[in-house]
Amino acid sequence: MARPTPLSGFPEWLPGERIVEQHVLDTLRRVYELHGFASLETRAVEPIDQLLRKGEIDKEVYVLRRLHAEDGDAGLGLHFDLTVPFARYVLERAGHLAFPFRRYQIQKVWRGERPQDGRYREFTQADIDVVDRDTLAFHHEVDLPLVVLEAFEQLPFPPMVMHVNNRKLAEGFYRAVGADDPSVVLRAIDKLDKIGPEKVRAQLAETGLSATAIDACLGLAEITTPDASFADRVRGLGVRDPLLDEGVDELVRVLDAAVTRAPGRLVADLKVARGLDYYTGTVYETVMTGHEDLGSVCSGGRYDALASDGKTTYPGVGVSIGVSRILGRLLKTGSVVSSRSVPTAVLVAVDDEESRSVSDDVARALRRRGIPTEVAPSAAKFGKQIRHADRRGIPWVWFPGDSTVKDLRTGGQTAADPAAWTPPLEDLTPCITEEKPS
RNA sequence: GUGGGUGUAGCUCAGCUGGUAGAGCACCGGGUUGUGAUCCCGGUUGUCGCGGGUUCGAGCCCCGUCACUCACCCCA
Repeated sequence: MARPTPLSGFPEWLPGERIVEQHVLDTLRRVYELHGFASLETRAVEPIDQLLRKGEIDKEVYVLRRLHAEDGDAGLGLHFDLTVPFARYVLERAGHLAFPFRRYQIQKVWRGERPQDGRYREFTQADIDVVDRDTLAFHHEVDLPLVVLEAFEQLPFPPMVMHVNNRKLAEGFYRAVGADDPSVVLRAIDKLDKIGPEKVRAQLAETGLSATAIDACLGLAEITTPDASFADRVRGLGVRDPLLDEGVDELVRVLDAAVTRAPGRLVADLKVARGLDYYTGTVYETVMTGHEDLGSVCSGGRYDALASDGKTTYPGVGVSIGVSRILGRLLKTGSVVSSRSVPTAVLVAVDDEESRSVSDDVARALRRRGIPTEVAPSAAKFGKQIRHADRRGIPWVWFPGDSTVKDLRTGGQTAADPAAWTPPLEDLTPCITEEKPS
């Protein structure tokens, strides 16, 4: 059989890269649970009409079909994100859930788009959401971004900066200056970074917005501050509207909290739009310093009615971390590496095949005390056995003949008792480190 | 879905106006007779993406196709 080639858009990591990914996922899980979020996993498929409910109709949903199906598909598609399945789950299980309900969910999602740098067809998202019944207290919009920023601080990533805006602020402002459909303005403003102010101006002009109104909208979009001072600049534009004021107040609360709890990691950025139209309050977008070209690696926002059964609505706020997007870039550039490609902390050498059981006994004694240990695959020359460990980044090699253990980093070798010897704590698991670009 | 670029060794890539394929790294062996990484010596590595065409002759030119990749769209 000819050697298969990788499938574009369906990333698969090497063992050492997978260790990095697992470290990231473990850390996210730990921080999320530290904040009381419950873990949830939903099925991979949803009814297609549910999947298309959220946004435009042309979404690239993968449809599920039995190979021998005689009459088309089963009406099921692979989920496109984790928010829609979660909303469905909440509606289905509302009677069994306690509100406000905080959950995290780390799963693969699928999108049938053209793959590109940082864009995959199968990728991992790590979501947290808080949902409540009927009403959702505003403070969750303040708390949620701080949770993911806290997680990022514990990971070997470049600094993450979250850009935050508020839909009420934007919509109130756009309406006040005469825009009938604020979402059209929003969508145009969203392209500011990509196509520049002149083209955005031209697009807005086509919607019939007056020149002074366009100036005001572009003026608003220019505002970016690391604290609540954006509010003064918004007022300076001279636009008055109750919804605008409400949005400003909310965003001020987010920034005030961030200034003390995540300094330098969150900015008010009034051009942040977010394509999806179900957001109703705070919206978040996050860029990785030095990798701004990747786009947002973590985004979300407040939604008032993503889930509703007609009688009860479930407002929520959530953010989603693009784990694959972050890792794809950092692994490819070598910005983050694992100290080894296997979990093994100790390789026990084998003197000769007749005495392999001696090595097995040593390994067993070490494992019993929680030290990940493997036994050399063959009784090759010691040089080869050491190389076996070295290539994998295994830090220690045990020689049962004279009961010594060698530190491959220093070359030092000392006598040791399999029943008592323990490597330094930091050697027990692979070490994940951020490599500064040289 | 639309448009551009690229497919040569495990990896990164050379390959002249068409004349039957190369480098570095990696890998294997030896120097070092059972203690790695350095150094020295030696060695292996290819349906030149696939199919067709032009030609005495194609890695190179032409057509098709597939894959990868970048941009648009959209988004993690």
